[in-house]
Amino acid sequence: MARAPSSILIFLRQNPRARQNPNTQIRYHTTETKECDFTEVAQQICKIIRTKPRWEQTLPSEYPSFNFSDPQFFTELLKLQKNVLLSLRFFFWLRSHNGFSPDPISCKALFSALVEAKACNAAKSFLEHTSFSPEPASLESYIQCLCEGGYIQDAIDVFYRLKEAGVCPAIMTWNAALSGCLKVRRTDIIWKLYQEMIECGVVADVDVETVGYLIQAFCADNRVSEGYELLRQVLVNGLVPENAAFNTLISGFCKEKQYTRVSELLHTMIAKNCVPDNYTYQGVINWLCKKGKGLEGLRVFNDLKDRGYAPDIAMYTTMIHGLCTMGWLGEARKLWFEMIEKGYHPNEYTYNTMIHGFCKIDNFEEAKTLYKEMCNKGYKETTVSYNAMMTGLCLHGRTDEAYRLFQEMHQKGIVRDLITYNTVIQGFCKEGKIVESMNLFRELLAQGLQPSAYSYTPLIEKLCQVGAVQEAKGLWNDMKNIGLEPIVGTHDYIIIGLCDQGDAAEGMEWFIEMLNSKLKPKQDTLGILVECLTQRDRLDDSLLVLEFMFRTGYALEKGICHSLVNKLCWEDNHFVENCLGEILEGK
DNA sequence: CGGCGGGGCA
Repeated sequence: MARAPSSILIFLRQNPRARQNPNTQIRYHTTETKECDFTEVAQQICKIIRTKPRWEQTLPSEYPSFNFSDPQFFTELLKLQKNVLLSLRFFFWLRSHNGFSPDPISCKALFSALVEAKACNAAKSFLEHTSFSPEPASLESYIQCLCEGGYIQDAIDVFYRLKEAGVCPAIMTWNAALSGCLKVRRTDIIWKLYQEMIECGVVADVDVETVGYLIQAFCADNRVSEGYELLRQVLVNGLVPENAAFNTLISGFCKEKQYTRVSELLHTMIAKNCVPDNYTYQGVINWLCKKGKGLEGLRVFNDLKDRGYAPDIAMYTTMIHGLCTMGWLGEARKLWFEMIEKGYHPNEYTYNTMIHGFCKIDNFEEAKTLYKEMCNKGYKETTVSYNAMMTGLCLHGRTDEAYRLFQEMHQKGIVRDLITYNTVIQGFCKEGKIVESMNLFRELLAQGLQPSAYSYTPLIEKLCQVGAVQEAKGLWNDMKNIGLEPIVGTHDYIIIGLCDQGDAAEGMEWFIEMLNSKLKPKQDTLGILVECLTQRDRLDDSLLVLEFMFRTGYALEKGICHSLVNKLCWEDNHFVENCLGEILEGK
């Protein structure tokens, strides 16, 4: 049996406070001069450092004969002392006293204990303040510990340390790192790590967990389809990722309005016996609501409740949002209170959803009350909360108020994003304030924001309406030049604008262009085009358009029909018969 | 592990 340092016993005897402890008293009486094992001494030290906050002063360096240098002693202490941070403190104290020089065994035991206790900072500081160099297996655990604590950069450093030592970590360690990166939204590091995985050949060990993280990383980077592709590949290979992968894809596709994919994913889940969880149900309800089947969403939601399942805050928020979209504010409000009753307090999402709901039905009183409540609860005003109010205001012809908020955002330093600009541009256009709209549009570009097709459309529409077709065409070209596809209906505005100016020839060109692009002009647009062509005596073209209209199932307004027939009769009776005959046959 | 909010032709 190893010899215990007798000095500790002297210390205990001389320290009255320590002696009040029954255990120490026993030691005092029975082991004063005898030998005792490390366990006993470690027990005593353990108790002291646990119960005496200022033990550093009562375990003074005046006892130079302390000899704790035997690795067994510290290892013993570590086993007994459940609070590893206290052990670390004792370790550092020991080191600065009595010539205690940390031995590798103690160091390893302490480091492992710190890592096991997920004490990232303590482990980091331990490595920094000692010359201890853990072996690869310890470093792998350390990586996992760092990742869980969110210290990704430190974890990556350790990865490179291992790499330099020629060690390729196990798949578990890689997975921990991938998971950690996801948590702090560092997908850039994920892809770098994945590259490393390929290089060191560990990809052969990739498991469902890895696949799940990679799929989530794709989704986080808005590369949902690539994530889906990966899922399909691993399914072929017989691997079924965990629900999280499916759920993330469902939510990603829901955002992209790829509802067919959502449906496919749900079918796959069923086929693979994946039991739906909170996230799946939330995704399903969201999917149903977003594709206009809010009623079905509500049924799923109510079924869940009937089955004794308690929806959580996100599910409530999704359902409230769905009901608001359907205009069922009363039902939405009922769920709001039900949710609160069940102990879920509205979060930022819930507030914004409900506020937006009230704005949409022109109930700004209620919206503003909720807005204030949200601020009072400590939720910050955000781009989203402002946008919600502003879209509501613009929707109800209160663009000036919206614009005041737009300026307020700037004063408060809240970022104005593309949606903010598009909303106000659209609002101004709707009220015919084209100059203001154009100014905002230029400001949008000046801010370095990438405009979307929806930034251009209201401007093009309004410019055409006020006869500024050339300017509209200029915007159209700008839009095409930066690779944006015009949204449905934009061609129509230009055709109508051209016809309004009597430019039937160019109107016809745009019509042909639409046909070539497989786009379908609106009925009214074509009516106007026919009328314009007729007035300009371009009867062949009129009939061409007319033929398209009949083929599409469109009707021609009586007045326009009359003037066309009149014109045709005036020109050449026989020709009319032929053409109309052909058109009717074609029908 | 994660999900929920603001826009968008008629």
